[in-house]
Amino acid sequence: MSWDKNMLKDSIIFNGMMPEEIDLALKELSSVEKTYTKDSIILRAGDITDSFGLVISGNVTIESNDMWGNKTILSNVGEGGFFAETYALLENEPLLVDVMANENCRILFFKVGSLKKLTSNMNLWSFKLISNLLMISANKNMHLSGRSFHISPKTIRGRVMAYLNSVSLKKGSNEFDIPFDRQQLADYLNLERSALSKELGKMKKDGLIEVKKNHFKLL
Amino acid sequence: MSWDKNMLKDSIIFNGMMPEEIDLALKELSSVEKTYTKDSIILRAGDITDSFGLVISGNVTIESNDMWGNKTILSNVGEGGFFAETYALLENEPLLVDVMANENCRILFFKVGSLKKLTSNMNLWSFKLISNLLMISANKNMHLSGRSFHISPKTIRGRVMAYLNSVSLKKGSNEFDIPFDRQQLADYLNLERSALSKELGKMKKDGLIEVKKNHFKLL
DNA sequence: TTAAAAATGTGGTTATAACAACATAATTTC
DNA sequence: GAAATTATGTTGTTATAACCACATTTTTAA
Repeated sequence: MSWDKNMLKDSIIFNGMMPEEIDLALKELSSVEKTYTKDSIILRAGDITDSFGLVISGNVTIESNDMWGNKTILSNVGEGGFFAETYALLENEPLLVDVMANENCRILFFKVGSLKKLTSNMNLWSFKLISNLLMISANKNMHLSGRSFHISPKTIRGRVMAYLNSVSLKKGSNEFDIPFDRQQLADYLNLERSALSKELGKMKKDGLIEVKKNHFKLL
Repeated sequence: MSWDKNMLKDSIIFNGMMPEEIDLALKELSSVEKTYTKDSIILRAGDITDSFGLVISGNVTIESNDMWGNKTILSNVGEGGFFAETYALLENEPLLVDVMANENCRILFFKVGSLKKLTSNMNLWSFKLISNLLMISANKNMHLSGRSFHISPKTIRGRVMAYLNSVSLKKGSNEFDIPFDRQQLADYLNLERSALSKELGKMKKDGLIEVKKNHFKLL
């Protein structure tokens, strides 16, 4: 995914907008591209941001690191996905999470300024833009509640299956890659890494799954 | 909170709208009030809804009940709060949760129809309405990720403290009521009820909290 | 290609939460 | 206000996940 006008008009954020409208929006949102190397920090918990990000290439993880060194991964956002839009829209809400580059990344930032400012432009393109933001927000909502279902089982196996099933469903195949390594999957499912490894081994032996690295097959 | 025009103009959904605009919106959204008795079901998992709800009085819980009888409470929505707006906006997304009346409730339903339809009215009031929906959705987002932080600690005490601290912070006091009884708090924190009771007892003995029913005090 | 580093897996031990069964307290209802 | 019902607390046991230390595999870099 590379950033040119052609690509952007396919992004959900500019859905239904004319090329001229996209130009206007891009200017009004003073969009800037930035690049990040793997493992570098894109946004830090505590920061206040008036911009949200679109992942042009690479992928990022949204995570929380508490003062005792516990990491919780809330989600992974891949190409074409958005992050921090909630914080950008709600003024003065400090981020509760870090956004990390999980690979080398190119990020396109859109400066919302504030919804107040955005809505003060009562014109067609900003109407469309806000509608699209609403869609993005609603989708993010679904995604967030998705994780709740992955975490709710009390057993390791239950969580792993809940997660893998939902990925399988989304990809429409019983064979797929996940965007996490073992430690990250453990952090996403709120489990201890070695306990997760152990359980994955058992699940293989029980003929439930095949695993190789981050490639999974449900049987 | 009783439903009259005066009250509705203070609701976040009609924020910034003129009385005439509210009238137009109410008509276009074909709003209907319904009442529910305690413990009755308002929306059922699997249902498809094109309406979202505003809690006029009472409060509702958003919960998931899996086929093994495990209940997970995702949130409690009180007076003035909204639910199912995500599902109403995203067409044909079947609900993954049940919405239950936690007390006798009066609910005002707004029929979105679809965002497509909503956005086809390019007029001032629908512009404002969509902006407000965006705010509601962003706030719901914050709320959902809030629960993630309550669940991420691995110990019972950690979860309880994470939850109580966040309630205390929101209410601006170290003394407050929570909208859950013991079983519900356990279901919200993904814990076993008796284990939660046990830990609350220890926390009292350790001088961390005072508890009486659903009234808590942090020390 | 080898050495170093990082990721993943394995086994044993311990801490802790789930579970079950029951006691007590609080609330409802008749 | 007594009985019934529901909610909450208590105790003991068991299952399981965390934790720790280390082995093995895979990846990276020299």
